[in-house]
Amino acid sequence: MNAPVKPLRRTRIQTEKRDLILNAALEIFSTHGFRGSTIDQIAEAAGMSKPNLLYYFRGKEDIHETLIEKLLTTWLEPLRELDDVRDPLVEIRSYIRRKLEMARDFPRESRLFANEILQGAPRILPLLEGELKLLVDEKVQIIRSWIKAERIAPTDPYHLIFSIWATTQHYADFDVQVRAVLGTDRGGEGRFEDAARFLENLYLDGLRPKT
Amino acid sequence: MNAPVKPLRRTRIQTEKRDLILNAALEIFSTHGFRGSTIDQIAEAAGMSKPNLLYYFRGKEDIHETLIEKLLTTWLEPLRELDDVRDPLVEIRSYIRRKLEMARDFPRESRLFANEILQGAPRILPLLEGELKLLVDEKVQIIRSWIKAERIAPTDPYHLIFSIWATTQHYADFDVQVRAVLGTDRGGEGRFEDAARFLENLYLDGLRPKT
DNA sequence: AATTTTTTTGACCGATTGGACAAACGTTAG
DNA sequence: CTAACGTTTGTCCAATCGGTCAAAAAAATT
Repeated sequence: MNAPVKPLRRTRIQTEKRDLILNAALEIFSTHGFRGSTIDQIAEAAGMSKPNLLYYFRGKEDIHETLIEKLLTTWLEPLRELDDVRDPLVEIRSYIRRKLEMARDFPRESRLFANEILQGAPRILPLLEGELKLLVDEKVQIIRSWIKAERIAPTDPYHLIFSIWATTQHYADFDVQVRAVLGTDRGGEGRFEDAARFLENLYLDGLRPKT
Repeated sequence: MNAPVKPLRRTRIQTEKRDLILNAALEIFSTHGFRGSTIDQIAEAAGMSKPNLLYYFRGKEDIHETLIEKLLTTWLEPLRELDDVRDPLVEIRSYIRRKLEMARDFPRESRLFANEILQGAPRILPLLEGELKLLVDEKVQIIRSWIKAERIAPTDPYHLIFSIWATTQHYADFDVQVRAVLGTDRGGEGRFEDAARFLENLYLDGLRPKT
């Protein structure tokens, strides 16, 4: 009967059910946003009653917060891996590939994040100005050193990173639009390979004809 | 006392108040999404009572629908203007500039659209598969002709368009994140000029060093 | 098997939501 | 001036919201 929310030790059922709830909540939150989602929806998607769900989480906010926290750790992983052990162009190409794979494999996480940012990042603004900015600033230094060494063309490192975020996450966040425009024939899973090839070409050589 | 919603002729007050409401609704919808916004919020932002607002629109859905319709006509204008009278690279550069200007001058419209797509485009999917796809297909033909004539490097026209949408709208939709990362010093209005310069370089020549 | 602990649920609550309505208030044309 | 029409608002309503609670059911412990 006692407080089940923050148990020092978790029972088997608790870990299982919490995961079940978080998965259902990710589905709902990522497609309707925070305010557009209801606890009842999440409970139904998780196959349990609302009071039962509230036995495992303090409330709607608690679920969302847990989800966002879990997301952010894995979300920035690709950028963390960007370092200067390999050739700069190979490094950037790898980063694009990894981000594109995340858009393909974790579209719900991408949309959850997009929803949060779109609405002014009310819950994670401090994190963006702190942890995220620090990480980006660090990688910007690496890119600057590449430019100084003339290993890549001179360019704005911040906007380079923004453009990679934008182009890759687009395939998760705007998936409906992408599929609608590509149509049934080209809208299959092959679109991610096409996107990877296109972005690779774009970031390496741009559009200007060689001849 | 009669139906004020679809009057054949509109009084001066009706046009004024409808505009006032639509402007307020754009502000609210674009930052909270459809379900996250309330009629009371919109009414307050428009400086009138809820029943008064409902005198001018049939309901929440009606306002949103009017907003989306009005948005789509102007939103695709830059793409419509893309033709092959000028040099392909100039044409693409102009398109990027125009889209970037729209992200700067109409961020609320961009976010309204992003919200709609993020949530699966429940209200405008037919339009995406119809009107939008037709327009894109038309422009894809132009780009293909450029490639065939070797006036731009061979590339995937669809993903080229997607990447331009993504990179430009990013500055409206993810504005909070962009500002947070750039910090107070570089986050001013100059960021749009920086972005324009970066994207121009990227799309023309890519990152590979010249030497 | 008996008991303790964890899990699940039905019923309920106050607050907020989108919207209806009639009455009051303004405006304006005759 | 006044009747007709356009505009505004206070009040109300049913539905839905997030969340509580006590009690039943199931599991785990002894």
